[in-house]
Amino acid sequence: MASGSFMKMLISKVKKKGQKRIRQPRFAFMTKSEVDHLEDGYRWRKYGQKAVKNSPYPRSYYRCTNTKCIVKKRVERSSEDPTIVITTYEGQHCHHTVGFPRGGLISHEAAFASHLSPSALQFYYPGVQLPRERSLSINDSQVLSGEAGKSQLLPQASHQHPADEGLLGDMVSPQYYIVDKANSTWPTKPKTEMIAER
DNA sequence: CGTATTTGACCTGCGC
DNA sequence: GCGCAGGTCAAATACG
Repeated sequence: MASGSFMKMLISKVKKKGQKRIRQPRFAFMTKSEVDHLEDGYRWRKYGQKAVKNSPYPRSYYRCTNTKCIVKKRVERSSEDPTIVITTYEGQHCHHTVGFPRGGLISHEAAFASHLSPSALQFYYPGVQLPRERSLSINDSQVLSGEAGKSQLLPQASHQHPADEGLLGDMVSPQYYIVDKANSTWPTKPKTEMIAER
């Protein structure tokens, strides 16, 4: 009988009942990389993939494998430049990285999260220790602030002010970064761009 | 055998 | 109210 989907619907409705959608703070990184799945010290489980309207490339949805951790991550390839991968983190890790490598071989995402705001690193990557040279290699002047950096790198970022992001903006405003990851190592000339999201 | 990925169906929010 | 697009679920499948 066709009760399978019906039960699914019921369960889903019950689950959602009375729940308010809490929007998590988000960080989006534009990373120049050949591979979609970038190592960032955490283990991710893929839970979905969807084709998106403005891009011929599918968007992948990942979730942290740690059951206590509700962090989600979206990975999509730029339609403009297929070598650019847009990674969007949502939520905060409540645990340390899995097998965090000594010597500071950590992800570019975490590194950028650190330099964009000192508190942001603690916020998003509680267990991460940044190699000093790397965080220092990027000048604050290259990090565009929310008001100054209203860039038009992404079409959807040019309109729609974050009116309803007040709650988030209180903690961390959504941001985009571009990481120029040339030869699987850090760029000698870090190119950092932030664009307002939504 | 346990864990991760794939994939289609389903749900929700939003714009028209 | 309807349709579209984005996001999530979960069974099936693949892989180590």
